[in-house]
This record gives sequence, C-alpha cells and structure tokens, in this order.
Amino acid sequence: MHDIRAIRDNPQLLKDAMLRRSKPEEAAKVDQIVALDSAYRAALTEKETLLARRNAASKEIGQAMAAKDAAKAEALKAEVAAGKEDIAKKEADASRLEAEIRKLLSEIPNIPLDAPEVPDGKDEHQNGIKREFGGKPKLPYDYFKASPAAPPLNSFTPKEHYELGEALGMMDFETAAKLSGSRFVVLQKGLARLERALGQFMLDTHTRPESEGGHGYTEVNPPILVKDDAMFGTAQLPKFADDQFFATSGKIPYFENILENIDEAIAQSGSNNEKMKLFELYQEVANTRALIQSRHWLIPTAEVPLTNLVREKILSEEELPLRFTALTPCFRAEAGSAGRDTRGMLRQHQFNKVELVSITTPETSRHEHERMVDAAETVLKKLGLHFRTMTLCTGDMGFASQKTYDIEVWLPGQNTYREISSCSVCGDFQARRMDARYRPSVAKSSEVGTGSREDFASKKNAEKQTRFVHTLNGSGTAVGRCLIAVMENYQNADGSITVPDVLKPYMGGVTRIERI
RNA sequence: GGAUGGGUGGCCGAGUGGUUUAAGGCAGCGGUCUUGAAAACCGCCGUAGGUGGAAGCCUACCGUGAGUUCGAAUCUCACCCCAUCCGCCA
Repeated sequence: MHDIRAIRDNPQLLKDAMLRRSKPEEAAKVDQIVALDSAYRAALTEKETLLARRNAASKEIGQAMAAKDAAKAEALKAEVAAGKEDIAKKEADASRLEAEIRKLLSEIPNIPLDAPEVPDGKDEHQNGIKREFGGKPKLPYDYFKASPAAPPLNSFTPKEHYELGEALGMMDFETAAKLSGSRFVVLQKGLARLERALGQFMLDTHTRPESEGGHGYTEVNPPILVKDDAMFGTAQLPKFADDQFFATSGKIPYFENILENIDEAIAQSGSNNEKMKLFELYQEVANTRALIQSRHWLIPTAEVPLTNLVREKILSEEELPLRFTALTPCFRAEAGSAGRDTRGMLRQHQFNKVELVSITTPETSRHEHERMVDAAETVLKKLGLHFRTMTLCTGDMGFASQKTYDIEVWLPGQNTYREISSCSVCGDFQARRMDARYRPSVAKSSEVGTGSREDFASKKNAEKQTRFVHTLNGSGTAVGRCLIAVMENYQNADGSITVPDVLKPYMGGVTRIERI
C-alpha cells in the first residue's frame, strides 16, 4: 500500500515505477488516484465545515434550552434540520471517493529498488544470475562427496521424480485424485518420511542460535486459516483472491435450499404464498452471504500469519529485528496455471513449506535480505544440491516486493532449474497495510543535534514519532519441491534414492529408499 | 450452541440525551524547591484525517456496523470479542 501523501507530492515517481514493471495500466491508475484524491479532500472539507456548523448550533440549542428560551431553540432546530440532507450528501460523496481511492491504491504493486540493484526487464528472461553453488551432477550423486558411501560412478539417464516415486510405490497421484482431484499427492513409507525429515531439518537449521553460527529464527506454529484482514495485510487480497482457497463452516451448502426456494416461488408465482416464499428466499441468501463473509482463508504461504504477527503493533526498536520461521501446509488454487506442470508434485494445491519472515527497521532491511537468502541457501548447501540464485528483474517481481531473489535448484530428471525459494524485501509496503510500526530508540534520535533547547524539543518530537517497520519474507525452502530435488539428485541407477547425510539423523536408520 | 456479566485513553476508572471541550487517579514528561534524590506543588500528557508558512483551527474515534435525534459514550437493532457456568467435542 502506498502513502497517498507521497503520491500527491510526486505522482511521477510511482508512475515511472509502474512503467519499469511493464505495467502501464497501473501507471494510469496513479493519475486517477490524484484526481479522485483532490475531489475527496474537497468533499471532506465541505462535509466537515457543515458538521462544524451543525455542532455549534446544537450546542446553542442546549444553551437556549437551559435558558428556557424555547423559541430560539426551536428556530435553531429547524435550521439544523434543514441542513441535514446536505451533510448526508457530502458524507456519501466523501466516503464513496475514499473507498474508490483505497481500492485503486490497494491494487498498485510496490516500487522496485533502483536499477541496477533491481534490473529492468519485461519477464524472467531478464533476471540476473547473482551466484551459483555446486555444479550439475554426474549421477549417481558424487559431486559434493557428501555421501562417501555412495556406489561407484556409472552414468545413466536420470528419471523424473514422479517416475522414481511411482516405481518405488510411495508416490500415488491416482489415489490422491480420487480423494481430492488433480494436483494432490499421497506419499507413503520412505518418501513420506523423507518429506517429514526435510521439514524438520530445515526448521532445525533456521532456529540454530547465532551463537552457534545459525541464523537464529524463532520457531512459530501459526494458524493456517486466517481472516480477510490478514490476507489484505500481506497483499494477497484484494487483488489475488482467485489464487486462494477459503473455508466456511459446513452450513454453506444452503445454496441447495435457495435453489429449492426459487423453484417453489416460481411454481407458486401469483399465489398468496409467493410473498412468504420470496421472503424465505431472501433470508437464505442473507444467511449464506453472512457465512461467506465469516470465511477463513487457507494460507497460500506462512508469510501471511508470520508477517501479521506484528499487525497493529508499535514495537520498540530494541525488539528488532524479529525473525520468525514456521513449517506449514500451503494452499494455492493455481487458477492461472491450468495445464502447467500437471505431472508430478511440482505444482500442487497443497504443499508444505518452511517460511522465513523478518521484521526490521528501514535502515537494516536490505542487509537482512542478504542474510535471509543466505539462510535459505544454507539449507540447499547442506543438502549438497546444485542451485543458482537469481535477482528478479522489475517485470518478474511479485506484487509486494521491492527486490526479490529466487533460488533455483537443479533438477537432473527435468534437466532444468526450478524455483525452490523466493526471498523478498517489501519495505514498508505491507507494514502500511497492517499498520505495523516501531518507535525509534532514544539513543538513536539523540545522536543528531547540538543540544540546544529548540533542538531538544524536536528531539522529543522525534522520539514520539513512530515509523513503519520493514518486512521480508522468503522460503527456506519449499519442502515438496525440495523432496523432488533430493529424489532426482540422489537417485541411483536402480531407481533407489540415497538419503543425504544431513537427513540421516531424521530417518530412523534408513540410508537408502528402495522398493520394499 | 445456551445462560449471565462485561468491553470507555498506556493502565485503573467515573459517566441514564445538551457547560463532557470524556471527571478523577496511576504511570510518563517538564518545571519550582533541593548538594542530589524523594515528597509536595504547578504545568504538559490519546490516535487518525483535513486546513494552514506557523501558532492554531476544524472533523472523526468510548468493541464493530447500522439506526433514532437538532444533538448519542449515553437510547434502539445486529454483529464481534472477553470472563464465568452449562452442553458438545480432538
């Protein structure tokens, strides 16, 4: 969410940013907003002037009545009553304009950091490679020597994860389709355990204290059903509702009753019961609407609950940075991806992911971004997986992001790199939407100034001043996709999968997953 | 789900339609006094928006949303949340 005052001061800045994102339609919205905003402020001023007059008159009425001057009171009452419609009209104008502005504002994406830090570009082809780790393996797995017990090299054509998984009898898409439809999977036995091991391993890695060389994230087990406000805060709403699932109580199938009622109302059309039937129908619709409005959204990522942990809070600077991590299921409707990645478990409606979220001051957010991507990379390094870290160009970045790194892991079965993590710094974009602020420390604000009395006053003012926090989020990493990467990179010629060393403590003695 | 009681500034708490411009207290900040501190006394002390060069002025906010009224913290309706008890439940 952008600051309307910043837009007033310099609309061109935001327009240019939208053009850098290759979104001319968003740039056009900026002009609309500026026009609506001046109309809004005009209406607001008129409304408030009328209200001020009304309040003054009402007070006079009270005084007149206290003075037993009934005639004067009545005259004033009549005067105020006459102005009522005007007030209502201006009020309606103002709130309509305000809502329009808010809607437009809430649908404009964040401003990317300047080039060359964030390269200009239209789509993913202009993303830049920031760094690479490891190299494409000759199978069986040999390149990091992380597994000294691995069998001797002999090359073969690597299989895709679903070929391996189905052959092992531990990855079942057909049964999942019976239960839940497409884009779901049932994992069993060694693969189910391997998936669990990956999640545990990632959490353990991120929560390792800084004193022990870790990144010191705080483990959180958050709700995975959240309200509209939380989804708005991290900017999944209002624009991306199509990509989400929501849940209501089981009462919702009352649409059946509605349809029955419509049928009956039609059948009895013209009869005495018609009115009653229509009334019942109305009530059903109203109830259903109420149920839909009391919905909960299934989180598409733990970014939503973790970032919203600080919503509507005023933190002290000493508390920052806050670093949260959580392993949660994530749910995505994949509405825009029909037909894409339909085979295998690369793109599922439900998957597990370990998420990293940091809450920082404006001064430290960009450094924190580097730190976060390092945390995500650590997971892949420990697993001995080859990856490259990309800096996304303006045209490929997400809605709330100022700058994004994607980590792409090498999948030998697919013979390509696939995104396994995405780390973004959002600046104060989400903080505005959540109203998440902090109070700068006294020590900091007293660093500047000469110590004069005037200076002291402004220093006091600065102390009182709250600022929006900066928020960052990143995957550390997507567990489902990481399972794919481990399977394809650690596969053996016979279709078995070697367990990476770092996962062995989590596998209860299993060092190799093979058909039983 | 049912019953009852609640929801007022950072905290406590008064407030049954009009000097409420939300009393009073606590905490906090500044000052007087003091070698210093405490006490005492005096003053300041919510958030957001609009307007203005500034001082200031105006508007909104007493759980949320509608409504009644010339005027609502106060009256009406709906909803949310909290506490306690009951029922159901992993």
